Amino acid sequence: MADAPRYDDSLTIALLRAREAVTAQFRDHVAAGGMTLTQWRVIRALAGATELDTTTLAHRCVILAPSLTRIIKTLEGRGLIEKVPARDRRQRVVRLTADGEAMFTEMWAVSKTRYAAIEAAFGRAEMFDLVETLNRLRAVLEEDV
Amino acid sequence: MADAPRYDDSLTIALLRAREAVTAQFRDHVAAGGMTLTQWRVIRALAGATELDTTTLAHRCVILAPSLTRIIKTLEGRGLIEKVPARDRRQRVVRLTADGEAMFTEMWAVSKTRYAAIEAAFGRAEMFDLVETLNRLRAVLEEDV
DNA sequence: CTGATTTAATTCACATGTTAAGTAATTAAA
DNA sequence: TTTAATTACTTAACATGTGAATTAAATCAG
Repeated sequence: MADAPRYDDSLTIALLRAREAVTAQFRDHVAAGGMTLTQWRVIRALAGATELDTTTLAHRCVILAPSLTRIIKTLEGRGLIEKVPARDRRQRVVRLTADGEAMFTEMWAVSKTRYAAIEAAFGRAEMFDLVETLNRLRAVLEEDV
Repeated sequence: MADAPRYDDSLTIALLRAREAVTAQFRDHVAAGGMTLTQWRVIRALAGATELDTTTLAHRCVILAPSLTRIIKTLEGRGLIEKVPARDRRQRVVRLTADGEAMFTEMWAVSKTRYAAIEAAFGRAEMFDLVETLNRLRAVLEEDV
């Protein structure tokens, strides 16, 4: 206990707080669109691809399969995404509907400005470096340790 | 959409993935102790202080009040923490029981080695810098933007 | 001192995280 | 080709995240 790092300095807490601070920059306007941040990640991932299966989507959005099952149900119910028949019938493949595309376009305009504001406040190069460092940390941890 | 950064490069996703990778290093042994990572944060915060009220605890552990209410109930039920009478009777002040201290000591021994392994794999200086950078990002975002 | 305000927790309702178990479709093996 | 193993999801059960409403206690204004 004596050799515990100051709690506020721990990597896990720092990551948690930083993420909280960043997501806070987007939460309000995403909520204003009647969406959660998690749902928004799905919409955004689909906007960059014509269609995606659940496994790929789960990986890109960092959402576990059971959560994604529920989210897809919700978004489909709202008419923002739709199923696409897949060759492999075990898979669930989805894409944005026209409404979903419209929703993305509208929300992305705002998200972009928030993102730009963060870059401006923190520094473009610093932010780039941070993302690189985070990805390197992840790569290291997923390799060995 | 055309000017969206590659999804994998976004700061929010990088933070999410990095945190996932780091917590994965601790999840198993914390689960082996019959505890969740969130509950472990509470135990750990209490181990560094004689006693704490809910508000302070929530802030240090980055847990929202409703979640902490439930967690305190759970940990108290397991005999790991106990209530302490407070001057201000609106507050709920808690501390570790002897069992809680024992649990912390035992688990911390393992956590320490995991933490050391991460430091060794990623680099001590790099890790220190990363924590500093994350805290700076948070400070910037909480100030203006 | 009394009523209005503020503060600290709790409760509620719903979304998501997390693990384990279950189901249907595909692939591999005999 | 029929069975066994794998794969892709889904469902279930419980813990936590999240915002809004509620309750109780302390503080403040008059």
